[in-house]
Amino acid sequence: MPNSRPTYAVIAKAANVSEATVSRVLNGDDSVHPERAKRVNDAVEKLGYKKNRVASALASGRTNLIAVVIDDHLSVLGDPFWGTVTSGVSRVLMEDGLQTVLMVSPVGSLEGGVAHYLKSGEVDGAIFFALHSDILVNNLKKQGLPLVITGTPHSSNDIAFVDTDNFGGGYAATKHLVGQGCKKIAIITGDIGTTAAKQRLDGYLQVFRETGHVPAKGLICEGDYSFESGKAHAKKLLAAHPDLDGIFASNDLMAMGAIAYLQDEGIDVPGQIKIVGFDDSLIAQTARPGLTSVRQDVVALGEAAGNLMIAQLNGEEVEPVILPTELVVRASA
Amino acid sequence: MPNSRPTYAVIAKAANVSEATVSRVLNGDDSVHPERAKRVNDAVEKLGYKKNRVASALASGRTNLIAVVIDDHLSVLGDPFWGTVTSGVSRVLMEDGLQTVLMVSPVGSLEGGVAHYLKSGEVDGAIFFALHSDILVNNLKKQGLPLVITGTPHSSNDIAFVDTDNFGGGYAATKHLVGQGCKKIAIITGDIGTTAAKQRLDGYLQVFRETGHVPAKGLICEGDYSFESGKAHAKKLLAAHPDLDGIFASNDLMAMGAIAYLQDEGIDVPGQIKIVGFDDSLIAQTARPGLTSVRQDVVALGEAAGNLMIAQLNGEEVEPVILPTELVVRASA
DNA sequence: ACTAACCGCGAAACCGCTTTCACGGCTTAT
DNA sequence: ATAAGCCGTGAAAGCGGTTTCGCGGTTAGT
Repeated sequence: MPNSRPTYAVIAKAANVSEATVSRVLNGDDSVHPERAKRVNDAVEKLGYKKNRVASALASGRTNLIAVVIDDHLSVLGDPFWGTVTSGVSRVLMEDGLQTVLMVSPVGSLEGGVAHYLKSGEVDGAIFFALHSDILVNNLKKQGLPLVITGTPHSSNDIAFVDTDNFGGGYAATKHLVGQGCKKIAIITGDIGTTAAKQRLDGYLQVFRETGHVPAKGLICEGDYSFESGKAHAKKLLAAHPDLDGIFASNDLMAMGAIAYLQDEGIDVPGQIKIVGFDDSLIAQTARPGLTSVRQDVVALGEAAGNLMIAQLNGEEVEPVILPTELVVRASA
Repeated sequence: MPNSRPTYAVIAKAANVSEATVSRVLNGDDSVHPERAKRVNDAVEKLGYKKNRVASALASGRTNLIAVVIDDHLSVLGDPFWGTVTSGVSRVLMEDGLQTVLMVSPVGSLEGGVAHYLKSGEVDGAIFFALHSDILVNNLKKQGLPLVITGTPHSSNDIAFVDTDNFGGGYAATKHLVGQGCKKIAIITGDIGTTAAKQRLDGYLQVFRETGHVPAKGLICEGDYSFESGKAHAKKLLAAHPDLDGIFASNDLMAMGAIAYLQDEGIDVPGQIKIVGFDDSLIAQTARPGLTSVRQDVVALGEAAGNLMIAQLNGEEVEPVILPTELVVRASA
């Protein structure tokens, strides 16, 4: 068996020190005499030693594993958004010697595989995506597990989270439509069970609060982030408000659905109705007409989540991170 | 410290058996007397025992961790394709008590973090995505690490892999264009360094082999799977071949790029030029005109990869899995 | 000069589970 | 009846690190 890797015993012998000293050197304990430390490092180098993370984890109680938990009501990872966030997280963690353990699973209850896994101390921390309920999270928090939530949590607990400035994005999108001369602007929100959808809606409403106008009730409709729902709501809106001249959709897919319906009806976009989406996804960039959309920096979101986790592991106090958005103006509005 | 979990010692005492027996029961060794086994199970139940996977891993040498390695030249996970595959993999593995460790990193060399991690036995197996070179894989294979590749490997080694029937898909797409009356059909391939691109091209060529016609050299252009490259190649093609009437693009994004260019030039799709994409992605479904595309079952791909891994861990001999494609006809061709 | 605090370092316990080994009690073959 | 073979089981030796504890030797304080 030539692939049996060396252990502390071997290194210790080669460097003529004790295993304890090897451990100290390898863990950056500076109380070791430089000369002996060098002997250890040389031996490590020469023998190609690599620490066994499992043994290390058992002895120290630190696994160097961070869970990324995706509440998969349906294939969230298929959404490029979450995939990108995940890849950002993973990259940041890896730089710190941490590995990302992916858990794609319907979560929510306090029981079941995922919950159990997280509670049993086999990961050093957990990052939650697309959270539908805070209950598991709060429970874990109580157990002292470092946690980061991607997206704003529902309850105002003191859990670290990162999010896009959804309010600001919604505000900017709506303001832009107003600036383009739109007089009657509807919003197609996302699943209102998500805080992001609520915040974007709130941004939309803020514009009207400022001007004193209140949008007619029927101008606010709740979609579910799908293409079809964008289409359906556009139809409904147009039937009820023939003089509609602007739509802010809470994501690009719904915006595209709306455009699809309007084009089918022979209505000119942006001539008659202007449309703004959210995400600045590939679909917005490649659509014709190009879709004006609120860009969020998805990679940065993932990196922020990873960094927040690392900070917590280092015992630092952390603040929520809210990333700015940027309105990308294209042909649709 | 109320969250200190019980250990074998506690269970053993409660069930009045030895730790060895506890271990046997928990690992499904049927040589334990049913009555004692029941005592153990009862104790486990009552005390809410959950095995410490880390300790278990150290003692047994099995980590129950499977790496998913993504050769990230640029944010592959942002492609919904790989995200979906990953989620399929993860789900299948989880059902077998295996966790997915994500490693998003530029790979290739035999050195570096990822390679080292994989070689040091800290995962029980590895599944590779979007592989650019077989060299690391072959090396790992030699070390006896169970491996699965998603996509056809370049060298014809005997490593387990899963893939879509790219050849069949390319053939079907091209054949469809012929069936629609196209006389001059170009192909925009993907990055020809990928086997998938090669196979799709080969399917395209096969159609001509059968009819005896050979497509003009200039009709085959190598893209890079991006929207821009689709646009650029459409322009080039049209300049060189004004009588072009069909394009098969190796993915939907390039197909959309091509359509974008053609529409900008006032060329009717599908009236003057018909277009077929590959993937049947969201973008194909929501585009206008709807994009005819070759669908591959991405979730199934992930599940197949996961199952192949599990089979190998069980010591079974495995065969490559090739999943069928299906042509989804929409308005563009 | 004498005690006290300190410093670098090794011995050994320990993390929690797995697995080998051997033993007592039985059954089966001779 | 005796040797040989099985079976279910517990004791104990790991797996490969980490960490506590205490020792011998300095350095500092009075």
